[in-house]
Amino acid sequence: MFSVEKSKEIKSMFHDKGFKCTPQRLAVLKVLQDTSAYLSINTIHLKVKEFLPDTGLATVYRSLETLVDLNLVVKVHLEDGCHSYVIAPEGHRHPIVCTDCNKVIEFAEFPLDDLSKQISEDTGVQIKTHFLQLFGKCKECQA
Amino acid sequence: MFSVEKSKEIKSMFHDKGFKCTPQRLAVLKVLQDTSAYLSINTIHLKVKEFLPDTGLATVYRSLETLVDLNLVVKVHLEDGCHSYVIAPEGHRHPIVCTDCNKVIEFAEFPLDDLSKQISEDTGVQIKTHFLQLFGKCKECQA
DNA sequence: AGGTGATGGATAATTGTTTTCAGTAGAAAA
DNA sequence: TTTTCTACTGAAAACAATTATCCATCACCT
Repeated sequence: MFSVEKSKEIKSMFHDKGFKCTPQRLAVLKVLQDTSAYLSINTIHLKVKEFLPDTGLATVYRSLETLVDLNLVVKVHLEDGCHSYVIAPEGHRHPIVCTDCNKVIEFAEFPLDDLSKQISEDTGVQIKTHFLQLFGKCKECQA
Repeated sequence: MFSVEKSKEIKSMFHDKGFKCTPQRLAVLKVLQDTSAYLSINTIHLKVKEFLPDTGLATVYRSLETLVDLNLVVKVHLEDGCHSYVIAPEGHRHPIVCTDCNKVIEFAEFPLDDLSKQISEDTGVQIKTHFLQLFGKCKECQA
C-alpha cells in the first residue's frame, strides 16, 4: 500500500522528532503524495477513508499538524480563511494558486532571502520567516 | 469625532462604490486609523463600542468587509487561522508582523512585480496577485 | 419631507478546528 | 516474544470565528 523504498527514511524522520509512525499519518502523507495539487482537510479525510475507513476527522487534523512539523507537508492559506495542504516541495518555494480551478499549479522559486536581509538592516526588525503565495490563472483555465 | 478634513473624500469613496456612509463604518475606520497596529475583530468591536455602544459584532464584520473592499483597510492572515485588520498603507506594501508581541510593526516595500512578471513568462501562468507577510521580532521585543 | 432600499442590531445557525476521554497500538526494554 | 509505557486514535462534545436571518431603522435621492 505504501511505497516501500521511502518508508524507511520516512520512518526515521518520525522517530528523529519523537513521533510515532502510524498508518493514519502515512495514509495522509500518501494521499498528498499521490496528487500534487493541494487538498482541503475534508478531501484528505475522504481519500484516507478509502483505505482506512475508520479514520476520524480529528486524526486528519492531527496528522497534518505532525507532517507540517516534519516539513513533509505545507499548509496553504486561502483567502476565505480556510486552509489546504500540499506535499512539500524541494527547498523553500512558494505556491502558485489558480484562482479559477483552485489548485496549486506549481511552486515558484522566489529569492526573498536577500530582500529579507535588506529589510532587517533597514528597519532594525529581525526578519525570521515569510509567507508568500502567488495567485493567478493556470494554462488550462486560460483556454 | 471624525476628522473633518478627510470625511468628504472618504464619503465620496463610499458613494463611488455604492456604499452608504454610516457612523458604524466610520467608527471602525477611525479606530484603525488611531492605532497603526493591527487589531483583532474583538478589539475593534470593543473600541467601537466606546463611542457607539450599541454596535453589534456582526456589524464590525460587515464594516471591515466594506472597508477592505474600498482598499482603506488590509486584512492580515495569522498563522492560527484568525484574522486581524490594519489601516491600509500607501501603495502596495507588505506587513511585518512581530511574532512576540503580535503586532504589525511596519509595512515593507517589496518589489515583487518584476519577479511576478518573470514567473509569468517562465511558467505560462498569468500571475495576478500575491500575498506576502514577513514575520520577525521588533526592536522592543528584542530587548 | 417622504419613499426606498441598503444597513444595523440581536440572535441563531454554521463552519472549521480543538479538546476530552477512554481505549488502542507503536516502540523500546525485558 | 512478552511486557510496559506512553503517544496516538476515534467519537463526540466543546469551542471559536464567521455568516445568515429577521425586522426595524437610517442614509440618501428626489
